[in-house]
Amino acid sequence: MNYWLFKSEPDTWSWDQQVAKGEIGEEWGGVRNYQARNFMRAMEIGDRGFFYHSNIGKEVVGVVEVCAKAHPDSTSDDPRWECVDIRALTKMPVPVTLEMCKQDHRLSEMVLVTNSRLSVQPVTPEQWAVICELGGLEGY
DNA sequence: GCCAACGTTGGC
DNA sequence: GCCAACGTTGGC
Repeated sequence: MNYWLFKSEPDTWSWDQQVAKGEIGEEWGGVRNYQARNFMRAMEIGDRGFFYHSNIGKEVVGVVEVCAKAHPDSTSDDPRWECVDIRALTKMPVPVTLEMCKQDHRLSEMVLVTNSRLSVQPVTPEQWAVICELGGLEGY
């Protein structure tokens, strides 16, 4: 299983909206960046991801699961753009802020810290474990 | 609201 | 294929 991080401005699409979609989930449409798209193409059903609120909050607020492999993005007419579907699994008992990530030396290589602009990014198993620990989350 | 970092576009 | 111009993202 691989780990990822999905960024969204809560003004546009928030964790609460994601949770409201339930087990069906929702397509992660609207991504217009090749790097981010390529990561989505690499995703498998069952892969886990962090749901991160950019701009407002600037924190990891929950854990999601990939529930549909990459398919054409319904928000675009251009077949170049594809996206996966994700569904909410659980919220973080303690939101993990960007500040906390920056202060933890174990996360110094994390893409969230090194490239703040990439909206879909890979997370290593080690980084995954650290953030779960910081967020008080067990079993994910 | 500002601006640095980054990605994309398009003229040459 | 280079690179200047432009647009967007997102932290501060």
